[in-house]
Amino acid sequence: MATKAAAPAPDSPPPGRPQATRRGPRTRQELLDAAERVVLRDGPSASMNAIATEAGITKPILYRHFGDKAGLYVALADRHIETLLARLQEALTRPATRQERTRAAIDAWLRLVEGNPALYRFLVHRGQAEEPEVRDRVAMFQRRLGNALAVGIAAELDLPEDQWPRAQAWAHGIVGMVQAAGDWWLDEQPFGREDLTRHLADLIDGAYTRA
Amino acid sequence: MATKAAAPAPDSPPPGRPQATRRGPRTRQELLDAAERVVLRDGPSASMNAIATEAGITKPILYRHFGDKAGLYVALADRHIETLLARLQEALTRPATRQERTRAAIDAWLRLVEGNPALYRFLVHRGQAEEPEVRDRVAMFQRRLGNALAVGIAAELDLPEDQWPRAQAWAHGIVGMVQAAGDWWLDEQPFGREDLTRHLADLIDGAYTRA
DNA sequence: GACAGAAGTTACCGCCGGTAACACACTAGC
DNA sequence: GCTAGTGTGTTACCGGCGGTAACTTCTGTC
Repeated sequence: MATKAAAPAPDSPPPGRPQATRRGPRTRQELLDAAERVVLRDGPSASMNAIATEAGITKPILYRHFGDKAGLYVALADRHIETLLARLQEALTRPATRQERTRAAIDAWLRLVEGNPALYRFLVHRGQAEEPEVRDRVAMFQRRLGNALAVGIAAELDLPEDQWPRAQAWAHGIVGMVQAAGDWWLDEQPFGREDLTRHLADLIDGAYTRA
Repeated sequence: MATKAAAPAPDSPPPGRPQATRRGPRTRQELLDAAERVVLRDGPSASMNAIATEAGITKPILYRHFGDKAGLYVALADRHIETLLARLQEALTRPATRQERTRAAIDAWLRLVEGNPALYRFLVHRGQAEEPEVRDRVAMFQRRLGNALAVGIAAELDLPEDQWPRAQAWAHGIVGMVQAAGDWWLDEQPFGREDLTRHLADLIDGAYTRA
């Protein structure tokens, strides 16, 4: 009974949450918007106090809404991760040639990198501090992405089941490849996005061709 | 005069440091050993107090030796990064076939991943909290690695100068690829290290072959 | 109008990174 | 032998963090 309001709704809001929009002066969405503003401005080390101030409230409300800092960050990440994953899925299953699918998926990723670097760094990169919950969430996102890509590769190459581990290794490697190349490119910007897309697609196509 | 002993030796110890071993009861090396023990046990969120206790001393001594937490972590990382980088350089310039060099470099990396996962995570992965100094150091390590690999690729393929950006994109991508695949493999362990080495080398060789 | 309950506040806790100020050893010079 | 100086170590503190308890509105309902 000591922690009466400790576990009110750490993750139930997304599914149900009918009363949040009732007469509440501040919607969960508004809080997330404010949090995103601060995190994108101050980096992932933004304090809960700063976020609360930006939202025009005080700390305990944030904690009532999101449980703890990790909960807030996870909610923040989830808003974008799902849409990004959907966009990548669409690119990967688009009815087109294999090369075009590859290029479309890489381009979708790089568009996020280029369009909102701060958001990209928050979502994908290290930077979520040591919060293990958030780390796991981001790792899970990359893992899901890799697994989806592995299925696509196995289908693409018509691999027999005993070759699936190879497809998985490739898939998770390719995810990391695009990410790392995007990081480097974001810093150096030695050429346009289209060029990087083409270079990376070339690399992957080479592997496909030889497989 | 307020901070009389604030800037005694934040980074001068590595080069000179003749008096540290004079009659000092505790060597810088011993402190780093203790710090490494704690970090590898508790993760990168280990507190300075815990490290000091492990070393049998108290906090201010740590701060006199390393300046701040980032300085300690950088010193900790540097001990291993240089040797790892040298090992990779050796594999990349070894007199052998291109395939063998590729495999040797990947294998050197994966041996570290397999042999000491905690150290690997500390060195390469996210996890150094938000300390930007340490983040930069690790990023710089990967960047150096990618640049060295880019030179190797350009030489390997005899690329004209106007094609160097492509080699760079590939190099930084490949570094991320091996790292991400290694992460995934470390968690799932669906097959032996040699298999992963072979799969990744195949992917890269395919690109080479088609280039 | 009394009441349930959500929204919001102040004020606190323990811990963290980091620092100031002081105490002890040891060696050097007279 | 005594003092001065320097490096090693300590205790005790600071501001700020994440997180919580306890209290105060404010709002709508019967």
